[in-house]
Amino acid sequence: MHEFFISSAVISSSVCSIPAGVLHRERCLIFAIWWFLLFWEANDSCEREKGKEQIGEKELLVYIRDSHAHETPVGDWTKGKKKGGGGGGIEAVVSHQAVAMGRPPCCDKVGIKKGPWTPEEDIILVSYIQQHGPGNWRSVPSNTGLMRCSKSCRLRWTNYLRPGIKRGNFTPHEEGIIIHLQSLLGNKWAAIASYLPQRTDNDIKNYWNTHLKKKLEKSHTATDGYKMSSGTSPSCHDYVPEGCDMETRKQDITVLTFPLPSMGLTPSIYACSTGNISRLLEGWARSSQKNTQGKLQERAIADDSHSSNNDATAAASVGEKSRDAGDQGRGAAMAHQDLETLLSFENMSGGSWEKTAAGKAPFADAEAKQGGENHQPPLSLLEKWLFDEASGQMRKQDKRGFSVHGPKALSTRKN
DNA sequence: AAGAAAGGCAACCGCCTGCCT
DNA sequence: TAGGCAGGCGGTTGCCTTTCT
Repeated sequence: MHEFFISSAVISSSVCSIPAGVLHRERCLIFAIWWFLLFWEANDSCEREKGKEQIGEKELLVYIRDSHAHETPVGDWTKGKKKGGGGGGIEAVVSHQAVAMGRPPCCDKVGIKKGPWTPEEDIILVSYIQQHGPGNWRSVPSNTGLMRCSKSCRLRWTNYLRPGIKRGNFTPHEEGIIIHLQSLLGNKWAAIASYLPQRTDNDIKNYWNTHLKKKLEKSHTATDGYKMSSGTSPSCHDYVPEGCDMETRKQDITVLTFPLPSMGLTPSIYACSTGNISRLLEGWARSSQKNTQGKLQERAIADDSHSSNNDATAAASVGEKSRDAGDQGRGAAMAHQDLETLLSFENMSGGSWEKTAAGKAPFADAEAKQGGENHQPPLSLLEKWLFDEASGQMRKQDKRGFSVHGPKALSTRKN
């Protein structure tokens, strides 16, 4: 099963390696096939393990075996940025034999792979979570064969693979939220992230440490680098992000007055994970474009008609299977939506992505409403609530009070 | 053009909390 | 009630990329 996913990753990356604009349609078709097969596989692994062979899989594997003998680069494949490449000291070698032997990974230091995740690992993890849902992380390494500790799996999911994650530059809008909340809550990144569900706490933390902190320091030293709202000394409250006027900033805060986003994950949005994977694979593939470009171009042309046939077969199969079970049906509905996205994925890089996968988050709806004439509760409500939380935290004399009792903690911690 | 420095960010580490037995 | 365990969080590290000299 894992072989299939790994192979799918390779084939999709290969397709994406074709120069944009040369074989765009072909690339999209093959990419869609890969996506459907990925989804299909996630919902039908039991039958597969009984030895049934799916139409098209064999051909795909043959294709991969013939055309891709190269190793998947170790490193930050999502950005074409290798981290820890060439060994790096902490990078353990994954032995497929060891996986096959079934040695259960645990959190001891021996046999645990560290360092950047490979596309293969990501796909394995996503496929597993598609079937079982997030949680019970301890069982993930043993059940998937991943040579990672449970924490690493959870972190990878929450920080990178989780559906709806928005990457890229922070908008002045988001900056305003972070700055304001940081001034209210301190370095409670998880709490802050709960108001920016498209961003991870790690992302926010990094952005704060690398950008916003410096900006604030800069603004404090420069006399006209900040706007004094009241009082005599500058504070985080007074900072107005570049390109964000005070009115915009008010809107930033009003976003927070919307109902707290549900951090719970539903089966339907797991499908978005594969969207993430698809997007990431694209980036990864582009990074290795130079290596495989010419060769793959020929093969993509040759496989065009063949892939189209598989496309129809796979799509039909997904449709059939999805009618059998409720959850799977919802997933298939999502699959159709995402297929449309995939088919227009020349626009995937940049803002369009945010409008597709991330746009499904409830918070995005709230943001969209902002643009209209909708009136949000007054700013003071939020701030009052936040201060109440903070004061309650102090009363409890709990060192990590907010992280425990804060919004995200309430929604994520098990009961 | 080459080396150095700074920037950026994914991932790791250690601690903490809450649940379960 | 105490101990073990799983999961969550914030701080930090390490390495690649970009910019500067």
